[in-house]
Amino acid sequence: MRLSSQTQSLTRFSLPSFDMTSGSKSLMWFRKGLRIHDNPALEYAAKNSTHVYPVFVIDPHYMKPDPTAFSPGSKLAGLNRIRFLLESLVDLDYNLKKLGSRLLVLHGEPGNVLIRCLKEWDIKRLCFEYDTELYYQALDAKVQSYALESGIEIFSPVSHTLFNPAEIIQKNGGKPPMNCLSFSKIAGDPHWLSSSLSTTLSMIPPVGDVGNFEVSEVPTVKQLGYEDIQEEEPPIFKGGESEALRRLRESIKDKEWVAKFEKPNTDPSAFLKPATTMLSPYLKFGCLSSRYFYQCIKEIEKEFKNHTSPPVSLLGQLFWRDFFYTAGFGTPNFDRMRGNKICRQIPWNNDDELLAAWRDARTGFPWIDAIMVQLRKWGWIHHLARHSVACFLTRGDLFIHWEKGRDVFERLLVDSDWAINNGNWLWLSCSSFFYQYHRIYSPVTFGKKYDPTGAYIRHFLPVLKDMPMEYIYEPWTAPLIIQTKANCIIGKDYPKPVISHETASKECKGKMAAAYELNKEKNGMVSDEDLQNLRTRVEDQSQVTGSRRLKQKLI
DNA sequence: CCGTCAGTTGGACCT
DNA sequence: CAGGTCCAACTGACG
Repeated sequence: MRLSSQTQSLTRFSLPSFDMTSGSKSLMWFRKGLRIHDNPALEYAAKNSTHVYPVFVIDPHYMKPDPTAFSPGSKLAGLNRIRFLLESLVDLDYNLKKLGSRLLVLHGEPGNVLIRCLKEWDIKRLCFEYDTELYYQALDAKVQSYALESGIEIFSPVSHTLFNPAEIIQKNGGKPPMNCLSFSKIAGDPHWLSSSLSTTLSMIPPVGDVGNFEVSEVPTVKQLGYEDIQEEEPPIFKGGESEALRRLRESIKDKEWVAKFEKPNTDPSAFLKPATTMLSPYLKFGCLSSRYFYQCIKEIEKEFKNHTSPPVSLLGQLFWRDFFYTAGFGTPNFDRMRGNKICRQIPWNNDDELLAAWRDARTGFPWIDAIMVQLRKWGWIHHLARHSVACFLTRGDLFIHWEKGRDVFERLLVDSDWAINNGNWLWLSCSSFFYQYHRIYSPVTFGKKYDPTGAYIRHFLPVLKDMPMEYIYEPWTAPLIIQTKANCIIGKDYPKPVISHETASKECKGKMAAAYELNKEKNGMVSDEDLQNLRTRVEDQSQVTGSRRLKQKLI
């Protein structure tokens, strides 16, 4: 199958005519997009080249063990995700070998390594998937500038997302759409919808001479310097395209389930038979093409007259992904509060002990703690469980800066995705997109709504198995003997909640209302001094200034 | 007469 | 579910 010409027109660079006579070496640079199916960059590299060098560069900064981190892993990534990435690379190598090629694993700073490759291997054409993420924007600019001045052709198609974020922003008058509905209206149907995506490649030209480059196999976790960690249970995700496609087939087997899917009705506490597809880690690394996933769902929806639709349907989930990618691409300082125009400026607390309690699953709320236990164990939690713990941290009882919570997620989640993670933290901390700060999603509310039997909590904290319901949702009422038992088994202090919901709610309301005023006044851009003033003003409860409307209501 | 600005209103938004 | 916030569209005073 051929990709449509439209897909290829997505490249940001003009394509010089190709000289077949001199022999042509292409370099396929893998970063995300760790797959063979629907991989326009790889397909383009394979076309008319005499040799293709499929390269992945392992950045020690990302992969090297960091013993000072709060969980096993590197400075930037938890071990779960590192392992997932390595497995994905092994699978990619395997799939490339079936097509007569192989994966060349190199080590070092990716930009420098790439430029050395282009030079030493006399590469004429560089292919890689376009990436909207800040990190890759900077990295790619460096590599591209070398390639351009050396006359190397660059092919960099958008294939990680359904739509091209830049195009969406342009269609929307230069700004990313700020809600899901307007996003889908502007996006419309993806242009490749009716064309057939390339799902198979018959062969890839052989790898050329690698000279005196040190090319390695995909390293094991152990070779990277990680101790063999005794796992009670095997990791729940196995990385790689093969596993991704297997899971995709598995989860869309029940066609009615696909057609009737409604995200808000899925149960975050379902763990034996998960309530969602759990394909997010595969989409994150591009082991699974979101466009191929889209087409599969679309096919099934055709068979049902009244299937669900975005934003709650399964397709809707892919729209949310693109929505956040677009917002992240079009918003300067998207991953920070300061200097971020769409982010409400709030004088967050800076209590490292409270943050650590949340991060280490010892808040005293079993629902919250059970979720955090799972996050550390599996590296994955249900979307609604993410809501619970994010709302808890930023608004419920702790009121800690969303950037801190974001950092913990970014490290621990196998599917941690820069745009989606930051977008959701902005959302749930009421800093952007959504602003109903008064609606405190307390662990009590969430526990009751989503886990009426307490099964989820009991599964992850087995000590609670025989505990009466009220002790699960209100642990501070538990008799000392049960508390002690829980402490012994979990090995942590199981404290009383720090602040009652009522107090937290009031405090939250005061801060958010003050932040609203400040944001209006300063048009979203505030100085450190402004924040400091706001903080002192808010902390002095007697002088809390509510919003104008709030004041009017009081009068 | 018209353009500007400040203030009001009502509908849409909500993973 | 309900309701705080946002954003168009509107209103009206002013020069």
